[in-house]
Amino acid sequence: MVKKLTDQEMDVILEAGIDEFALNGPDKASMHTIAAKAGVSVGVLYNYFKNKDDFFEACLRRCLKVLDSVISEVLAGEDKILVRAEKLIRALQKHAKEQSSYNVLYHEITSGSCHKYAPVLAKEIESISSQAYSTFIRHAQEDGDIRTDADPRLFAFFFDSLLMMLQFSYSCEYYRERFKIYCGYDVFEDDEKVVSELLKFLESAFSFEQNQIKHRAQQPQVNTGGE
Amino acid sequence: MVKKLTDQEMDVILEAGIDEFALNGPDKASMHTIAAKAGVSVGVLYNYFKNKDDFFEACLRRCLKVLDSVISEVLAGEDKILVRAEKLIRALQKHAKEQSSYNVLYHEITSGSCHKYAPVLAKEIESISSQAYSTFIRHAQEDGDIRTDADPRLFAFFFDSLLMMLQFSYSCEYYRERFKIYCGYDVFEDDEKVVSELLKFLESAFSFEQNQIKHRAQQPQVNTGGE
Amino acid sequence: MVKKLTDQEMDVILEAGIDEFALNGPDKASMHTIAAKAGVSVGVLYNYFKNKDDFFEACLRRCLKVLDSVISEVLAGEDKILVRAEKLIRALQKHAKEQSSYNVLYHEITSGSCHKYAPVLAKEIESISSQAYSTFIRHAQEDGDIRTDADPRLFAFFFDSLLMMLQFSYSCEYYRERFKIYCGYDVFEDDEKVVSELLKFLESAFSFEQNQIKHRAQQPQVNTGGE
Amino acid sequence: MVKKLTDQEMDVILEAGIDEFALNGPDKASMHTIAAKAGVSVGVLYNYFKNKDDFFEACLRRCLKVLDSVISEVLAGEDKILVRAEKLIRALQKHAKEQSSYNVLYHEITSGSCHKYAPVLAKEIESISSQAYSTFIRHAQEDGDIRTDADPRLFAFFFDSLLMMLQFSYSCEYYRERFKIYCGYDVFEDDEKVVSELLKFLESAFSFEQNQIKHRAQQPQVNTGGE
DNA sequence: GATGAATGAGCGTTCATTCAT
DNA sequence: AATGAATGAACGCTCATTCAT
Repeated sequence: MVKKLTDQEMDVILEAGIDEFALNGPDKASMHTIAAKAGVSVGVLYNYFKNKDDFFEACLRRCLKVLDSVISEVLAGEDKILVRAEKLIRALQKHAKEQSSYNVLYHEITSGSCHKYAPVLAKEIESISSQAYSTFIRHAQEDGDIRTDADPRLFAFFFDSLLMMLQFSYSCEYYRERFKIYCGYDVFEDDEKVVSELLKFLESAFSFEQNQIKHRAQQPQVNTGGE
Repeated sequence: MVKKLTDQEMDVILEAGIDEFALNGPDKASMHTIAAKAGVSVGVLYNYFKNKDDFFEACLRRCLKVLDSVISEVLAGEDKILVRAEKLIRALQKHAKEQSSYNVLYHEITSGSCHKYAPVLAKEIESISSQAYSTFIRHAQEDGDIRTDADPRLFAFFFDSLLMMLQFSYSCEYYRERFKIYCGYDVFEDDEKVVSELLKFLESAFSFEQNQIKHRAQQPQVNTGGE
Repeated sequence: MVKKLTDQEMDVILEAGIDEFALNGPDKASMHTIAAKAGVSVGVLYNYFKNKDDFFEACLRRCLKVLDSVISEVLAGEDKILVRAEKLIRALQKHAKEQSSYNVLYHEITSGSCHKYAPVLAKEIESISSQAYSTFIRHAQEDGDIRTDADPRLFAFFFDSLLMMLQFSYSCEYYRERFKIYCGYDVFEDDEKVVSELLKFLESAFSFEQNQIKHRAQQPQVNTGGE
Repeated sequence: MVKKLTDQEMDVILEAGIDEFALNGPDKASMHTIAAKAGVSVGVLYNYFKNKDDFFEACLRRCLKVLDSVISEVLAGEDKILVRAEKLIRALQKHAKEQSSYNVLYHEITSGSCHKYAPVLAKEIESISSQAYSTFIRHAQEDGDIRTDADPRLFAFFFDSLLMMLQFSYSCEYYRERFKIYCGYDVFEDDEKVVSELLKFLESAFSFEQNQIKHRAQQPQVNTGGE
């Protein structure tokens, strides 16, 4: 596997792959079509990639790198947890609109037909965000910003789950329909509402429970009992 | 299309289909393999189903019927919202363990390769739960059990999103890995922890915000439904 | 191969076969369709016929028997050769219109795909007419009705060739088109013209050549010089 | 559809197709068998032809082009009608012997199983000869070479019918058997006899009827001579 | 004897992969 | 190194034939 193609040419090829894989799925996608889209011969694909699977993986990695950079950028700052959440949501909205194929491909690897890659890719993809989320949740707990009785890792998991589903709602046909059925309007129609409601949901989920508040406030006299 | 196969034999065929479709995805799954798994000849498949697509749809519907009954059973009762949530979580845990293929197939249709069915299936599948969830959230609001400043439909959407992701974590390889990465242990290892943490997350998300509480506390006599 | 079906029932089956074989050709014709058309189960076909080929042969024989009877009837009389020719032409016209499937099937066996049957069927089918035609040509020669310098067998062959092509023009799509192209109108449009022109052609073909006439008439005084 | 195969290699493929289609008919003929006969893989067939039908058509056209050139060559000259007839007969004899498959395929399209092509092909194939024959018959009439009371188009039709049947007798199994039955010997055995008898038949069929002769003789002053 | 569901060989066709140019 | 025509395994699907009922 020698390298003669410029990075630019390789970009064209990978983009063509991402496009075709997102459009038709990894199985129905055709190497000929991809080559044609990229303006190269099939031979080139096989000079640079062992086979279709290998090429698919390369396309995948490219998507993930981009997705990763989107998240990393947001997490770089030193914001409070809810600001972070808002930034993440807005970043995913933007990215999902501009490059939905990347998200479609991301979703593709979660499907059973990719069980070959599942473990290895999961590790590569999810490690960064999982660590980041757990960490900033723990920090927020330490800073007294959010409830302290939560398992940071599981809460990070829930947090990411909500973001993923939102992401898919913006880029995958099925999830977009699902959103419409649940909410009555297209997810693209009212970005702000999505942002505000999700933040409301998260803020509350992360906030001190009333009995915790009691504790904290050291005001045992006020009975704020849940029901 | 005549019926000679007993229901039992047809079950075997559909299960073989579900298994194979879950394992390889709708495209790579082979009708020959399915027939072999079911212990019948390919011809039988084509005596009872128009073509591969038609058969896939039949497998799908079987899965969805089961999933639906799982949810419907839980929703039949008159429980409070968090009891319902707990029952749902436990039901999905149980079902996901016993019949993971069903969930895998459900996940399959969310992938791009099924975009043929996406809109129609989404409607069929998600309508029931979306309506049920929205409705019991609204009722809970009216009963003063949960916050009143939430959009019931979006909150239903978030609620379902969390359940779906959990479901997939129990049944789809990728999501299971993801859970492990986020939480540090296999999702099957500690069902109770999952239940309790998710309930904690949900309870809090649904509960009155502190400022709402304050508000409420100042006007205990006022019925705070709807704001 | 036992016989339980009444002749009538068998007739229905054979007619269904003839219809389907004529419509789709022996290869594309389906045993199931034939059974359905005949209102019986496929099993019946295989109780009475070894296989598709065997059944096709039976259909064929039925057609040929009918075609044969049409010709035999005409040849039964003691007419002069041209009267016979006219009667034959008219009989074929009538038959071709009424039961074109029979002719289509007859044509089918002349095609290469039936080379299995060719020799045996040719003998069965063509023997009768060939002998009949040769014989009445020879008799006509002996009676001084037609030229004596013709080989009766070859002339019988030419005679039959013209009739066959006419027959096919009435019943086979391709030949019907061909007729239209040659003559400018549909063969069904002007039966009389066809009859009269073919008779003109035949009469002349069979008639004494001019030099024969000279010879026979021994009337050298008449100037018959062609050129 | 690019061209990498040399004309020679393509010839081999088409010949293999013609051979197989002639042997088994368009339906039973197998693309795999054809590929094997041609010494190429099935894939090649599908690189150069859309599908089986398309390939069959290509084989057909090849046959027709050759047949056409055989006839065109003969008709190019300025011969008298009977000389033309003789040349045609001899050309068809020669061609039928050398490339019988071509004729078999020609015959194939006349059969019902090709009714898809029938009208379009009929036009393509028969137009040329039909016009040529009609025209030279009309010219022969104007030149006083043949009878003037004949419809040139119908007579052209009869003329072609006789040639076609002869052609098929040389190349199609069934018709060859039929010839044997009618004439008592194989058509290949005595080409000369076939030529002379058919010419005798045609000459006479085209010649002035006796009553026309009489007529003509009574009006010697009228210049009816061609030359 | 009649049935028609089950069978499975074999079809037309596709497309990932190879390799001579 | 790039090409893209050739390859052929493997697919979805059909249908003549069988045989348990």
